[in-house]
Amino acid sequence: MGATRTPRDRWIEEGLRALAAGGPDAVRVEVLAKRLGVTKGGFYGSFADRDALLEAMLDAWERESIDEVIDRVEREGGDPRTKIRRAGVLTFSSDRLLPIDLAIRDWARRDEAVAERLRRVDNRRMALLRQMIGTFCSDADEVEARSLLAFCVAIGEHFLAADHGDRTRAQVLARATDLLLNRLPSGFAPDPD
Amino acid sequence: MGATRTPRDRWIEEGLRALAAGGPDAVRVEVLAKRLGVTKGGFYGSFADRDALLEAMLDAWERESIDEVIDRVEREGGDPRTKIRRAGVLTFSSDRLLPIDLAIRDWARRDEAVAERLRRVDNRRMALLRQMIGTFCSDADEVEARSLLAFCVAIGEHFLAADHGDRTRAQVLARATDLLLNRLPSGFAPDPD
DNA sequence: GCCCATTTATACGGTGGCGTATATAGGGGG
DNA sequence: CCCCCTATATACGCCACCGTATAAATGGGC
Repeated sequence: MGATRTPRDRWIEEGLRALAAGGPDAVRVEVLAKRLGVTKGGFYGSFADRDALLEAMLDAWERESIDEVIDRVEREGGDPRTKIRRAGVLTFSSDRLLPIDLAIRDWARRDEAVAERLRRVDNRRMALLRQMIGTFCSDADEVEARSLLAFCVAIGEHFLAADHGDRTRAQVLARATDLLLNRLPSGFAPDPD
Repeated sequence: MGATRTPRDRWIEEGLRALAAGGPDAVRVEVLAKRLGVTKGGFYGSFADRDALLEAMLDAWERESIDEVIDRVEREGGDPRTKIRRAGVLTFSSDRLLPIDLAIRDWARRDEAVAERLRRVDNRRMALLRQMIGTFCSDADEVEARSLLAFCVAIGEHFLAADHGDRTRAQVLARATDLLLNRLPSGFAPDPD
């Protein structure tokens, strides 16, 4: 029997690349085929239709972005703040996962099924953040607030186009992270009350 | 001479609605025409092609989202923190502007010309944030960091799917804002969203 | 080296969208 | 009241894409 020259995974991988680069609308069967150097003939042997590919892409992303990152962070251990940073690095600095993540976030705003998956992933990540921040902050409300802030920065950063004068984005981010993870309520003028 | 039954503005308005709901790929001439109750016949009297419409939409958005909001905030005056919050409310709570803003942010990741426009808008907003936060925080680096945090939350919030257990998103946001802008006098209401 | 199942190429019909060309209609100026 | 000018309707050719049907090729098992 002829070996699968273009197995499911290749399509999924190329699909995720297209998703990252152009959003879900850019995931076109014939375009992926051309990039893989084949025609779409074999595609419908692995997938019922285009939607089945999109589902499979989301499955793959969900698995990769939850299990892989969280497992690895837990396994490598270290200081809580270090763990947060490492989790951030693993999911948001990877040239591979980051653009996919961002594309899926936008997609989720228009597709409830995608939003549901994103919720699962984000809840796992928030749990990690809570746990880490909880080790050096006692007020539960504040832990939640700081976790949200940290998460929003990790994501929002990439949706912001503003400049920072002389400073680089990285410098400002370093300072912001410092505020969130160390001494937020310091360095401001006291309130008149 | 026959009056323009469907002037440029109607197309732009409907285009922005489609952009907000489905991203730039959802801005289809024939779809807009159907929604306006006409055919695409008249479209090419007002626009050279679909791209011209997209440009005009971005022009309209840029004008509306910079001038209108900032002018209004400056004009109404008030406490610095109040100003920040009002600016946030005006740009990010409007059912009209918010979804357009989010769609454009995602679009900007793939289109340099769009990114350039977004940069102009975001820089104006960051300037406002800096100015406001600068009135109660002396360290320039920290002003920048807090401004970035505030901006990232305002945007990132809408790209996050995580839950917060018993708390509502609005509650957590209220606490986060409180951390960022120093403790506000008790009794301030959380953002309506 | 020859089957034969399975993968892939090719060809097709259908749909939806763009932009153009031409016909129609409908309101202001005379 | 009737032009005439302009906006719109209609019809067209074109292309990209989906999903199917069928033919070709390719590689494992014997």
